[in-house]
Formats: sequence, structure tokens, C-alpha cells
Amino acid sequence: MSEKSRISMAVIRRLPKYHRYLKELLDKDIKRISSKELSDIIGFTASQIRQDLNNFGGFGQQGYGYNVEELFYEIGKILGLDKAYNTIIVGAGNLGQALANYTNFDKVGFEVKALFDINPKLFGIKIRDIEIKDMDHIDVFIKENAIDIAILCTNKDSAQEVADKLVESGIKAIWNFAPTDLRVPEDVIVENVHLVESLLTLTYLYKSNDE
Amino acid sequence: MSEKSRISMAVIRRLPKYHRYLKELLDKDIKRISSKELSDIIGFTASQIRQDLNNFGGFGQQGYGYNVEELFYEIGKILGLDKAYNTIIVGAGNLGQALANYTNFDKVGFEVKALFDINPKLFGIKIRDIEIKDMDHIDVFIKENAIDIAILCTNKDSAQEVADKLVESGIKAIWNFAPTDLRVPEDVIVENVHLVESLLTLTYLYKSNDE
DNA sequence: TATAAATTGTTAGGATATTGACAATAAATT
DNA sequence: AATTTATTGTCAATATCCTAACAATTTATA
Repeated sequence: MSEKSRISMAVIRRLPKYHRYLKELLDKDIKRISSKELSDIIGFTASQIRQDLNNFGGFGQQGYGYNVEELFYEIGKILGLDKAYNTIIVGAGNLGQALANYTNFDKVGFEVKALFDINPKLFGIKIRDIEIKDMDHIDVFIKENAIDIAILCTNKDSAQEVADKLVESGIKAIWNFAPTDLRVPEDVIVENVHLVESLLTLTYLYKSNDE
Repeated sequence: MSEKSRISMAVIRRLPKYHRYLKELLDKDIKRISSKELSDIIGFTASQIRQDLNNFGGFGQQGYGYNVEELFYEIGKILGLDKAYNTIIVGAGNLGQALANYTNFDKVGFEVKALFDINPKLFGIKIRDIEIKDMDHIDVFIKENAIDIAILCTNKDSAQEVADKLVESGIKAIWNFAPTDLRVPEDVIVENVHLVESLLTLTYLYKSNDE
């Protein structure tokens, strides 16, 4: 059961960024890096980097720094990238279809097993070999295909209803693109991508920029 | 010029959420709301709500609460929604095209004036009357159409180069969907939507959930 | 109209997050 | 081999953010 995490969300949200930058270093064949050097490229203070990493273990070595390959691997493991994830996309509108086409997720081990929609006209259509299926059969599909993550791309009005159905079917992780907040049981994780909120943050900053 | 903002990012990122919830109240014809009631539906503490709002002025009234319509309007103004924005989408791949189709932005006053790409096969194609144009002519278009915001949907490798071009053309606000961090002058605002980072946050929490 | 109830704006206190400093230790240099 | 340099992990100090409390004031009730 969900033991209260001692790691703050601030730290957790920085982890993927470490992972991304370490991947770039790895691609450039850089073998080692100090917190100071990493600070220069990633923009966090060296102190913060050391403290963040130390939440999970002493990956570095005094006088040397961090081994890039090892650290990349370790952070990947912390993020859960030591396993592959089966996902489905619920809502096969523009955004759902675009995400089905988005291959950046594949790279890190996410496979989209199917899209679901309520519109019969879409049933059977394939996006990159991923078939759009009838929402009515989603619960069976989730169980038979060991789906870990549901990517919710419906409109605002259907989102909660669909989320309820996903939870009933045993889904424990929802990546929510619908512009609303979902009510789910405690043991279900929801990560929101609220595009409009992001855009309004941009306009706020844009506006404040020349005041 | 960019006077140092006294409002913390934590507050700024909550504003769009207030705006969204107030819109819902407005749609339900609710005329007034107290910080306590808002707290119950939005999930922040009443104290935080009052303090957040008070950064921008005393919108409430003792013994009464807040007038929903007024507060919605005021927060909209704070977020810069008292004007319309002209935008372009740069990179007409799946994501770019999906965003061109995404009508949720229109609702709050954003108009996509054109898409741009380097692929000649796409030139002239229209998404909802929005034409895909040749990237080579982007600078002229930006100036002639008073573009405020560029929505960057290229791949990682072209992102910086394209951003440079946008900045040269006078763009001061970039909504970045490319999975990389952009280097831009101080007076250019970048708001990132790093989908992979969001997804990895989800897997982290998912994994930690049953440990 | 007088009193009670509701609710804000704001101050102060507490919690959390970030940064600075440094002893401990490894690597590099002489 | 001894000395210098680099760099971590960690503790302490600072800064930021959030919550609790309450006087001031309005609304609702008697």
C-alpha cells in the first residue's frame, strides 16, 4: 500500500530532467560529470543536484563526480524505467491520435496497445498499427492486455465518467489530458497535462514582461 | 522592460485553475462564493486562496465572499485574457496538426493564424482553414500578422534553430512542446510542455504507490 | 435597530525547500 | 610517496511558501 513518500514533489519533478540531460551526455560519450558541471548545463545549483541525488543514494564519488552511465541508469530505475508499460489511449480525437503517433514515448518503453472511442465510425481505423476500438469493451481489454496506464484524451464532459470506468477496470495510473480534475480513489495516480493552464501561464508572463 | 515580478511562480500557476473553476461556477449561475466554499471544490486551503487573490487586489468583501462573475473577469484580466492573441504553430507534424485542431484555445481568445513546416509536401494543406506554409517565409508572416505567440512543435534537433529564428523575427513568447530546453534572450518567455517529463513523473508515482 | 454570524485581508508562525559551507575522501600532480 | 586539487555527502543557515489566527467589517437575523 501507498506508504507516504518522503520525497518531495519538487524533487520528483526534477528527476526526469536529470534523466534527459544525462541521456544527452551519454550520447556525447561523456563518461563522468561533477555536480558543478551538471549545474552549468541544467541550471539547478550544484548543491541542489547533490541533495536531490542523495535522496536516493550516494551515486557519486568524492574527487571524481558521477559516472554518467551509472547515474543515468539509476535515475531511470528510480523513475520506473526498468520495466515496459502497456498503455491505452482513451478518446481517439485529434489529441488522442496525435499521441498515438508520438514516438517519443516508445523510446523510453511505453507501448500503446489500443485506442478507444465511442464513435463507431472510428472503430477499426489504425494509427501506426494501433487500432481504434469500441469503448464498450475496454474493461476486458485492460485485463487481458495487462494495461498499466490509461491516457485520457476525451473532452471535459466525458472525462470523469470514463475515469470511473477505467478505475473500475483496475487502472491505477491515468495520464489526463482532459481539461478537468478527476476524482479517483487514493490508490490511483493521476498526472495532469492541463494545456490551457500552461498557455495561460505563458500569457501571464508575456503580459508581465513589459510592465 | 521586465520589472522583477513579485508574484511567485507557485501563485501564478494556480491562477489558471482559479479561472477554470470560476468559469464552471459561472456556468452554473452561482453568483457568490466564499474562500471556504472555493476551497472545498478546488482543493487549496481557504487561507491560501485569500492570500493568492490578495496579491492582486481585494476582490472580496467581508461577510459576503467573492462575486463570481467579477472575480472570473479580474483573474482573466490578470492572466492577460482581456486581449486576443495571434499565434502560429511551427512544425506541422502530428502534434502541430493536433494542436491546430484543438478548439479549446479558441474559446479563450487564441487564434492560430498559420502552421509552418520545412516539408514542401505539406505546403498549402489546410487544417480547419489554417494553412501550412513554408518556414522560409516565417519572419515576414510574423511581422505582417502581429503574431504574439509561437507554438513550437518541431522535433528536438531543430528546436533551438527554429527558436533562434523566431526570436530574430521578434517573437517574445514561445510555447515549447519540443523535448528540450531552449536558450533565448531574457526578454523572451518560454513555457515548456515537456510531455515525457510528465509521463515519467507518473511512472515514478505509480511505482512508488505500491512499495 | 441591535445582535449574531459570516467572511475577508493581513499578520505572524510554522513548514518546506533551497543554498552555503565544510569535513571527508578520492584523484591528480609533483 | 607526499602534496595539492577536486568533489562529494551532509549539516546548518537562509529563503520561500503555506497555514493558522484574528481584528475589521459586512450581511443576516432577531
